[in-house]
Amino acid sequence: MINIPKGTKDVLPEDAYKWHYLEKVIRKTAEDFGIREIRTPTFEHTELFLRGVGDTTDIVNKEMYTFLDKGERSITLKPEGTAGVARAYIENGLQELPQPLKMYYLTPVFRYERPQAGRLREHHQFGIEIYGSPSPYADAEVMLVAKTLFARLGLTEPVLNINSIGCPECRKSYNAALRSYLGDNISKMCPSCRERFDKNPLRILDCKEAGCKEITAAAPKTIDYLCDDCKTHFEELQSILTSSGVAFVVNPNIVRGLDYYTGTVFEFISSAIGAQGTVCGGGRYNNLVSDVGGKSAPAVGFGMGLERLLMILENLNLYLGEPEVPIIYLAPASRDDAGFAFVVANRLREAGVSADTDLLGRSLKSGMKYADKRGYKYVAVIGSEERESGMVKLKRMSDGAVTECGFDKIAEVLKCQK
RNA sequence: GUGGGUAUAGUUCAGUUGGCAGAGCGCCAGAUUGUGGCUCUGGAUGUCGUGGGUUCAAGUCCCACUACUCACCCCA
Repeated sequence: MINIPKGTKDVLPEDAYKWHYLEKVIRKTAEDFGIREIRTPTFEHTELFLRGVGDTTDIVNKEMYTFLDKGERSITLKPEGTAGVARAYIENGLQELPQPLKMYYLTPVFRYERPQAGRLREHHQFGIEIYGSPSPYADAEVMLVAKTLFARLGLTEPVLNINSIGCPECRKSYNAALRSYLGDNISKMCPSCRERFDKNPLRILDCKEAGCKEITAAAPKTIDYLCDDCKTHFEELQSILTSSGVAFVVNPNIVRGLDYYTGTVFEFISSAIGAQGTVCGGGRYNNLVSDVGGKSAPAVGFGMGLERLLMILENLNLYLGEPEVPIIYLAPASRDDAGFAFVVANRLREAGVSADTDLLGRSLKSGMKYADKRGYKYVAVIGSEERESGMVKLKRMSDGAVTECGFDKIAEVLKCQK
C-alpha cells in the first residue's frame, strides 16, 4: 500500500464542485477589479526564492522543496506565489506595459512543514499583485479585493488586521529602540525570542508565549518609528479604508515572516478554524522587484489560503455550490439492450446533453437504484418496447413524472425541462 | 525541529478481569411481469498500523518503530 505523501490531500469527485465554485467566484471577483490572471511555473530556480523571499526566513531556511535536476540546476517548488510573478514581470518586460499592472494567480504552493489543522505541505493560494503603484489606494484596493471575495462567499467574519513595519530606514531606528527597551529582559524570554533578538527583532512581537507577551506588551511599536513618508502612507491608507467602508483594526503585532515586506502589512484572521486563523496575508513589497534583479518598481499584494477558506465556509455551513449531477441515465431493460443504450447516450452527448448508460450489465432495477444514488435528474429505460415504438419515456426522478417523446427529441425535451 | 493524543472492514466506531473479530452506515444481490427512494432477506470486504516481548492464550499487557492527528515554531 503506497499512501499519500504527508501533508497532501486528495480532492475526491464528490467534493470537486466546491473547488469549482470557489474558483469561479474568485476569478469573477478578480476580473471585476480589472485584474488578469498570470500563470507561472510550479518550480523556479532556487536562487529566486533566496533573493526574493529572503534567506533569513523560515520558509527559505527549512521549508523549501529543493532538489538538483538532471542538469545539476538547483530547483525549488514554489513556496509562495509572489516571487515567481516578480520574476515574470521583469523577464517579460511587463514594466513597459501601462502601469499599474494588476495580476492574480491560483497556484499550488509547497512547504516542508509539520501538518496540522489548516496547514499542509501542498496547499493552494489565490493571490493578487499590483505592480507599479506606490499609492495607498493600491494597498486599499488589494484589501478590498479580499473583502469583496469574502462578502460574495457570504463571509463577514475574517477580521482585517493592518500594520506598517516601515521601510528599511524606519526599521533601523525601530530595531534600535526595541533592543534598548528589551534590554536585560531578553534573558527572561523564550529561547526563540532570544535568537530573534539578534536576527530579526521584529519577530519578537509575534511571539505567543505568555511570558514574552507580557514583556512585549508595552514594547515600542513600529508605527511609532515610521519615517514621514511611511507615516503619511499608513495614515492615508486608514482613511481610504474608512471611507470605503472596509472595517479594520490596527494590530502592531502583525509583522509577517517574509523578508520582502516594506511598509503596509495585513492579515485577515478568522476564528472559525483552528489555531491557524490567518486566511489571507499580504502587504507592500517595494524592494522585491529590484531585489530579484529588475528595475525598481513598487508592488503590493496578498496570498490567500484556499484550503483554509474552504474550511471556514464549511465550518460556517455556507453555500459551496451545487454537486455536478448528470442529466440522464439510460437504463437498458436487459443485457441485450446495452449496445443500443450506448449508442443513444452518445447521440445525446453530441446534442450537448450529459448522458450515461450502464457499463456493468446491471439489471433494470439495479440500474434504477444506481441512477437514484448518483443523482441523475432523468432516467429512460431503453429496451425492445422503445425500439419498436421509437418512443422513450423520460422519467423525472424528483417526482416520477413521465414525458414521452421520440428518440430524436430527447435532447430537445431535456433542454426545455432542465 | 519540539510536545500531547490516536491507530480494529470502504467509512464511523464498539470489543468486559487477556479466552472463537463485531455493529451502524456504505457496497453487491434478491423480495414472481420492464422502473429508484421506505422496508425486509442474503452476501462480500480484516496482515486488529509494523516489529519484538510477556503468557497455555494478546485486538486487549509491555517495548520499539511507523503513520495519522492536534498544538508549538512558522505561515495561507
